[in-house]
Amino acid sequence: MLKISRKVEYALIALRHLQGLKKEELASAKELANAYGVPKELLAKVLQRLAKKNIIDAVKGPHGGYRLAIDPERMRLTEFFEVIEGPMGIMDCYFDSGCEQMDGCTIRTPINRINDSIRTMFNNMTLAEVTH
Amino acid sequence: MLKISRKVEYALIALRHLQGLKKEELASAKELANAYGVPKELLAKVLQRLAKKNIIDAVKGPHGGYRLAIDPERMRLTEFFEVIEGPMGIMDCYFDSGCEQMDGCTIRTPINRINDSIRTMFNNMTLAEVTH
DNA sequence: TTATATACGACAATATTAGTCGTATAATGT
DNA sequence: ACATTATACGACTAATATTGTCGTATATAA
Repeated sequence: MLKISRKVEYALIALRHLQGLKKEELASAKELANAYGVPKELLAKVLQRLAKKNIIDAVKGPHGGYRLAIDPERMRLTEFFEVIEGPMGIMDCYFDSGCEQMDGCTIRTPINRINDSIRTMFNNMTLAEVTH
Repeated sequence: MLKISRKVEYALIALRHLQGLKKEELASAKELANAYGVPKELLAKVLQRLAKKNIIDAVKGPHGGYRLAIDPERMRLTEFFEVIEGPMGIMDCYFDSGCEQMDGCTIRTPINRINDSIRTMFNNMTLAEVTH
């Protein structure tokens, strides 16, 4: 309960690494995977996702790799998490309305308050606070 | 990611119900399960856990059931969650030290900050805020 | 002593997450 | 041109966690 996923974990590790590089310097999925002992293919997927969302730049070909494309100070954690994991909610009924209990459900309002609290919290934290 | 479990959900629904009862009045697992359309056996387990931790009182036998044993205003959400789910942490390395990356891990400190933020948040919320 | 309720452990089903693999595409250097 | 290396991406499998079920024991009221 309330765990962050490996994907997010790997993304944070990778971004932290990228942030430590010199301007224009690149790091490949392979390098990163080896450096931190994480599965290359999975990390690659995460990086591709970040690249697609323009959080990092991707450079193809030999000596290619990734480099930071945004200022981590300017990216909220909510946004970042949702790039990787999709919409974030403490309960599914927060978005999809497939729940049959909708009417009878007595805890939806308070649950939503918790939800909002968590979102507010992550909205007030930037990526930089994690990648340092 | 960052979802609360069904167990917690059921517990909250049940507690909210119990809170609405008159003093000394009981509600059984069966009643609650029927009323809210949740699986009886699972709900029963959750209730048993809450009873064991003296959050609710259990009365055996015919016309038995459960009743609130604590003041929801006085129970922190962290404590409540952990009664049902065990220790709460955004990442496993927060408690168990089985992770081999421990040394090389570059995001542990920031992750722990996030963790603490979440804990602080739930520490400042009481059960009553959810059960109303 | 029968019916009903909690208590609890073992088990099974399901869903989610994590990880792998194959193939395509792009760029680099020879 | 072509071999090499890297990203891109979808399909698939494996592992794990969650959710739900079942059987049985115990307590209690009528």
